[in-house]
Amino acid sequence: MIIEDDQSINQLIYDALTKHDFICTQAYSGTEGLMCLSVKSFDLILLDLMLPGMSGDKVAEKIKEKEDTPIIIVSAKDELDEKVELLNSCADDYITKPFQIKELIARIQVQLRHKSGAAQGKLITYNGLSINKETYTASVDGQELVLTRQEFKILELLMSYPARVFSKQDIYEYAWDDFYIGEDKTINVHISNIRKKLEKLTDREYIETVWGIGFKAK
Amino acid sequence: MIIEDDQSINQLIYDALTKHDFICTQAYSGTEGLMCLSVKSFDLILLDLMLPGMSGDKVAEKIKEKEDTPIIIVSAKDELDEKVELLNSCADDYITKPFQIKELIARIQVQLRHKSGAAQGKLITYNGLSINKETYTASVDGQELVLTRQEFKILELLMSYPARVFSKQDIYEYAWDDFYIGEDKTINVHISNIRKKLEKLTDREYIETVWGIGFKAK
DNA sequence: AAAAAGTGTAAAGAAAAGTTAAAGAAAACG
DNA sequence: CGTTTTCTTTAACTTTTCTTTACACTTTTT
Repeated sequence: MIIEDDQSINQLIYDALTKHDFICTQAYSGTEGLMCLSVKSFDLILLDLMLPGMSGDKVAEKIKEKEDTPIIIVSAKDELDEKVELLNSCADDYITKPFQIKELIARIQVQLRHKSGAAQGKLITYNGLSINKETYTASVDGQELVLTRQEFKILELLMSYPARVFSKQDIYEYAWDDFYIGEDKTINVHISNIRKKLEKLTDREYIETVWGIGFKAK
Repeated sequence: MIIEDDQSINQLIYDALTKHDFICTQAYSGTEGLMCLSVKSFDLILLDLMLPGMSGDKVAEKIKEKEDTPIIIVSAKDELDEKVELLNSCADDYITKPFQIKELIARIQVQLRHKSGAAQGKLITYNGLSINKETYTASVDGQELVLTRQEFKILELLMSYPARVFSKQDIYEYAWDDFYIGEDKTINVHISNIRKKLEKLTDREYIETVWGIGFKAK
């Protein structure tokens, strides 16, 4: 999420990041940003310090009260003092205007890496694929991914520990909430169906087969 | 709700109105204002024309699409042309900066009187469908929606967290205040009846089935 | 290199879940 | 206490989802 009151700067950042496959939400004030945050989670927040209404530092504080989303402060050079103080409390990094998009993306990626693996709340996001346990919806790169209940549960399990391998038994017992009784192609079929649905929306492969063991998200 | 991007003006209006016992919400952009509106309803909206992001007239249009909340345009003198046009479509009144607080309050009270019956607080509104927990009445696009108690409670639950999926168990335990004992078509029948009633008043679908999981408001 | 074990997927049939009208039961009303 | 309204149950039907099957394919083991 980009929180920046200057419309043209906001749009500039939005365009640049979108071009690099980030999915962004634009907010034009601190309170708007906080409201967005109450509706859904974000992987990272870019926060301008000079905002109408609630000031940037107050916003950062509020955000961190709620959830530990990485915050990168975007500020003008002359706000340095305030910045330093913020870094010691709420913010995770800062960048001064004007900046190179390259640098911004690098800093974003550092923060995202930090945060990965920390499955939080009702929203699991991994590699552009996100799953919302509250609304039972899923999406890839912003496009809606329609899943049936079993498909959803399987993907939910795999995504909650990416790279970890789950046996068919693990999967069965999680998604069916029942004992697993040996050989059964059911899971293979569901995996296949999930892959087919994902294929239509992205080139990236999300489910990997681990021969003789099971499956994992990647 | 005060929609005004200039912080000091927003605060000025806020302070003045608060002092006169109005309860105000501050928004600093059109999109923020619209977001507030999707969460709750307001008795009246003060709308600045010059806004970052979405322009004031566009905002007014969007508001009126949703519900008939009185809008008073707050603008600079030189935006007169646009203002006149707005008055013919979306806005209910206008006032030019700089203005006397006295005048503003007078205009507000005119609009509120127009709109009187302003039941506040226990009102949930979402997408033109509103539910009043105090009077146990509901309406769609201004038309009355007559509901029985169970229907009301079900809709109330779904509407209080739009997009969130509620299982039959959730619904049963909320609306019946009792334990849910497995398979039961009762809820389906009520959902069906609610839909049938809504159908008569609107084309829009408000209750969505999430196969195998439950239902949600959309 | 052949055999065995494991996986992928289309298609068909089975099962589960949902919708709705209508009738009977229960509750509320006057 | 009868009438009216609301709620629940039933049942026929529709839709969606799940499982099975069959066969092709891949990897591992012998």
